[in-house]
Amino acid sequence: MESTFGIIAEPNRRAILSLLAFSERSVGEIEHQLRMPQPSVSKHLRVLREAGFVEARVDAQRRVYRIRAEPLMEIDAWLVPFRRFWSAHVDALERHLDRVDRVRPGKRKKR
Amino acid sequence: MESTFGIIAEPNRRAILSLLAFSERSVGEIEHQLRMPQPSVSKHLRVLREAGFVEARVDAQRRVYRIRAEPLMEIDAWLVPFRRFWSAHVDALERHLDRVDRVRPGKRKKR
DNA sequence: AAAGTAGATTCCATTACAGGTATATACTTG
DNA sequence: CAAGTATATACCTGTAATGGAATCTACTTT
Repeated sequence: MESTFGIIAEPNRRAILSLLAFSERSVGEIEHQLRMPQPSVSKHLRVLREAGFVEARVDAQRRVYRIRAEPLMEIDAWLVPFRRFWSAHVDALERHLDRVDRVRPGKRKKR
Repeated sequence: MESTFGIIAEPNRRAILSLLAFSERSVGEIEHQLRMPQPSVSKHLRVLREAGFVEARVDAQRRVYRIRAEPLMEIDAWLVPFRRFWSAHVDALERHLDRVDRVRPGKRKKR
């Protein structure tokens, strides 16, 4: 059930990936930089590893994790058919990000 | 909670979006083309709408849904830092830098 | 106005998943 | 070998999200 897209639905996992995008890191480094409990880091890394987003290199007692491209490419590929909706006007993202940062104004979901 | 990324974790929702990438469609059209129960389609469309992925145009008793670009752009933007892992101009040097270019406070000694 | 059509909403049951805590494993150093 | 460090795993629990079925609302046609 955990598809490629399901994996990156989790904010802490995205944070880990974004951190690893800069450079590879050990579990402890991730733990400190993201300030999350070690078991949590290990569990997320396991999920990411089993889904192919990262791979680990063993260095004594530590494991150094790094990005693997393939699953991210899959997401990128899924996005392709949608690019035509914005390749024209790039600045709409800023407007969108502004909107979601505010507390959502009710879109008449309740009455 | 349901972030932009959480929304597209659901396979049926991705199917709906991919369908709408071709052209706008009514609920009934989505229902038949994807062969899913109508309440399910409506519920997913609601989630997509509230997250800004789609918007609806009213046409008598039917509602015609179409793609909105912004949330998809947000995903595309998140992917940017990872592109270097697979784009053509990534060469051996860049991969090498991934390993060594960290200048961190070294709190451990070398082996 | 009654019947028909399109879509939305509610309720319910199930399940999957993330967080927390405790513990286990593996390697290293004194 | 004992102690310490780094990471992984197991267990438990609460929550949130999904699917199904029934029902409701709105618009249209005759």
